[in-house]
Amino acid sequence: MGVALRDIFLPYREEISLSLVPGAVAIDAYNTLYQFLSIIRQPDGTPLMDSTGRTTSHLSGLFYRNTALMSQGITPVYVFDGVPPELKADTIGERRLVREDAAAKWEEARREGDIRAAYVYARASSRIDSEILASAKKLLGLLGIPCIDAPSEGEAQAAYMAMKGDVIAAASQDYDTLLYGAPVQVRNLTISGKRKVRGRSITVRPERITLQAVLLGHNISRQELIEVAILTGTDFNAGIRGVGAKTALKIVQKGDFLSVLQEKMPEFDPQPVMEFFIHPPVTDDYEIPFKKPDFDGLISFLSDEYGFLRERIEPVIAPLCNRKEQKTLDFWS
DNA sequence: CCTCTTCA
DNA sequence: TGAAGAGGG
Repeated sequence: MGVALRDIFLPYREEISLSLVPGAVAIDAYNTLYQFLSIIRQPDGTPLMDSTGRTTSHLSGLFYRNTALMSQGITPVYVFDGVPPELKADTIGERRLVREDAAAKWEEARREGDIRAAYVYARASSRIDSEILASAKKLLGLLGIPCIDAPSEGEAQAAYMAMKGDVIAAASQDYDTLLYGAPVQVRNLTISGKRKVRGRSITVRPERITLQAVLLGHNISRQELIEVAILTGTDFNAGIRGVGAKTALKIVQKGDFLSVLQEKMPEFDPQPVMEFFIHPPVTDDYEIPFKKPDFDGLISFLSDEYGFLRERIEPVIAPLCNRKEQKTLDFWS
């Protein structure tokens, strides 16, 4: 989702400490993979690769992050996207164009030796192909981490699992998670807090947003929150030009959602979008079993197949494999 | 992204 | 002790 709605949620973020919040968390897999693929790159934009040229950035990211999360008592559960809704076709098409344009500009920048531009365009050209998807699922399986295939949007499935109480939160960087009804969303579910932003090093900490706090704070219902999103634009509709979060919120609070839409976008029917956020396709057909990591399998997969150095990965896995039992579930504090 | 090393 | 930078595959 675009940045338009950000302002609605910013005041309701609470910093949290990972060690204080053990439990199962449903993680938006595509969101995570894109992040790794876009960020784990060399200065000229080249991703990490094995000797045959296969991308390994996502494997590095998944391996180190999840082992770290597990050692903190968190049980990651990855939720993968299924078939995107027809409503998303325009957004998907636009994203593809942006990616392809970025890929061409990456090539160009590299030819001309413009490293900084190359890095920027390389990031924007990140794409999840079938090989990346398959290797990600294989690695997660070897780590003993459940992978769930959503019927449609992964964020919707993750939110559903949080609503049912099977996980204590849905983790994603996108605020759509809250539109889908997740009672608790976690952003920046990472270990190391240092991030480089425009050359500056800043600290990013894990944060939690509670849907109830957002709704009470703005004195709106979840349906009205979705109305605000529709006015500013979602993955499923374009939104009204010139209407940002603040204006949209005022419109909705005054009860003018339908009349403003009728005036500005008479051709647009918001009902299918509302319906998708309220009743997205989800499944109850999943399990969250506790499984230990497969030590030998991990060594063979990461080292033999993808060229990771044994001495780097062994000491990371060993303590997890020796662990007797999962830490007991606890409440957020 | 995450880890490790270096250096003030 | 911790911020900054290099390197990972």
